[in-house]
This record gives sequence, structure tokens and C-alpha cells, in this order.
Amino acid sequence: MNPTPCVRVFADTDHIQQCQERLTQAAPALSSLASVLALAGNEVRLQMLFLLADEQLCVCDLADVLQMTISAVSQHLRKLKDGGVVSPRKVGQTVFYTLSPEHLTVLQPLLARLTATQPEPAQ
Amino acid sequence: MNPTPCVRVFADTDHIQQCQERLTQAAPALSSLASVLALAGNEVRLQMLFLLADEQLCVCDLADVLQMTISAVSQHLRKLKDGGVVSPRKVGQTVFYTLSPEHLTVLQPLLARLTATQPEPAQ
DNA sequence: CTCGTACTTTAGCATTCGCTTAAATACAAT
DNA sequence: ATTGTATTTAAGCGAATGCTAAAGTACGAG
Repeated sequence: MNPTPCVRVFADTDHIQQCQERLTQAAPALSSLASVLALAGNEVRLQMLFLLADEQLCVCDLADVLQMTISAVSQHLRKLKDGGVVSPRKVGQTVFYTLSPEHLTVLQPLLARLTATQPEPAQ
Repeated sequence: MNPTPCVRVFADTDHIQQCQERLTQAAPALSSLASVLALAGNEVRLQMLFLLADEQLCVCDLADVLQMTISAVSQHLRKLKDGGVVSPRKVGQTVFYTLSPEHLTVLQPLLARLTATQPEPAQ
């Protein structure tokens, strides 16, 4: 609270307020986007999403591919599921995960960048 | 280490290896992308990027708009700068920050989503 | 040089993260 | 019912985050 208001003399109050309005207007989309990016911003989870963009995989597969504990993988998948990024599909006792459509419009273009053949080595 | 290898009988070893190869090939792009998304995945920083996409702002302005301590803002900007996402431009004693071109191809489409007029309330 | 402004940096601290380990739960097969 | 396989959940812990508060740096003005 009381965030040490900026002391400078020439603060353009109108301009500040204009910015704040832009923020409040974009607020819902902004926080939704932030939470998706936070999920994808973890290297392990981004790897998972990268793989799931290609084909659905079960917890066991992901653990094998990523060389991680099943528990650790499961916990990441839980976060992704809670964030609406992936959906589980149970077949017998194995659970297959898929990218859920909800945030595909955000993720698809990001993941596409990873598949694209790198033109220059200087990326 | 020794991540409790998946015990199931029918692990398709070839398939697993194929996935791993896809990962190693995408590895550099993947970790680069992950770090940018991690930066943008913080709500405060995403707000900053959203504002900076429109116009360059100084630390003071951002502190005013976001109602945050100058110090807190500065620390976020440092992370963004270290990640190559923004660049500082010093004018007198005030420092203006801009989106740096380095990762614009990733950020631009994301930030564009925030400006777009929401068609349905169900976003 | 001295003072005030804009900003950065440091240290400290509460919270969150991501993992490990171990104990649950779910279900298929015997 | 009992066993085994696939997954989830809970507890615990070290490391990373994001903030505050307090110094430190940079620079312009008097």
C-alpha cells in the first residue's frame, strides 16, 4: 500500500490515468493470458505441451521421454489441467493427456515456432 | 537421477526415443521460448509489456500507473532487460524502456490479443 | 561542490515452486 | 478377494520469486 508515489514534478496525470484505463479494460484477458504463459513458461511444461501438440501421451510416456519421476510429471500435468491447458482422457487405468481447445489460440502459434525449421543458426 | 523408470510392460521404446529426439532438436528454441514466457507469465510484467507495446515509458510512469514502488518496478524491468525483452534508453536522468526487437515475434501476437476488441463476453 | 531527482542495488523475508519420498486411489486380471 | 499396474495425492524441503526498506549510483541544477 501507499506505494511511495512518484515524486517527479511533471507527472502527466491524464496520461497516467489513460494508461490505467487501458489496463483495467484489458484486465480480464491480461490475467488469463498471464496464467497461461506462467504455465508454459516452465521448461518442463513447455516440453510437455510441445509433445502433446503432436500426439496425446499418457503420464508414463511423458515420464519416460522427459526422464522424470511419474509423480513429478503428474504434478505438472495437474497444474496444466487446472489451468485449462490440457485435458485427461482415461482409457482403462492409463490416462492420456491432450491439449485442450480452451487456450489453443494462444499456445498453437507459440508451439509452431518450435517445429519450424530454423533458418539461421543465430536465433 | 534414476527417475524410477516407467514400469509398464508395453513401453514403445522407439516411440519414446523419437519423442526425445524431437525434444533435443527443438531444445535451444524451446528453452529460449520458455524463458521469455516465464518473464511474460507474471501479471505485473505482462502489464508492463502491454503498456510498452503502445509507447515507451520511464520507470516513474510505470510505477505511477501500476501503483507500485519504484524499486519493485525497477526490479521487474531488470529481469525483462536481462531477458532481452525490453531495452533502456537514457535521457538525462530518466530511463525510458522500450520493447526490444529481439523477442518481438513472440510477444507481438500475444500482446495483440489484449488490444483486440472482445467479441463475446465469454472469453 | 552540494542538493535534489531518477533510478538501481542490496539485504531480508514471506510466499511460491518443483522436486523427492511415501502413502493413497483406481482399475484390470487372476 | 488379492495382486499388480497406472496414476494421484500429501508431506517435506531446498531453491527461486517478488516484495519492502534502506543504501548506493548517476546526473542535472543552482
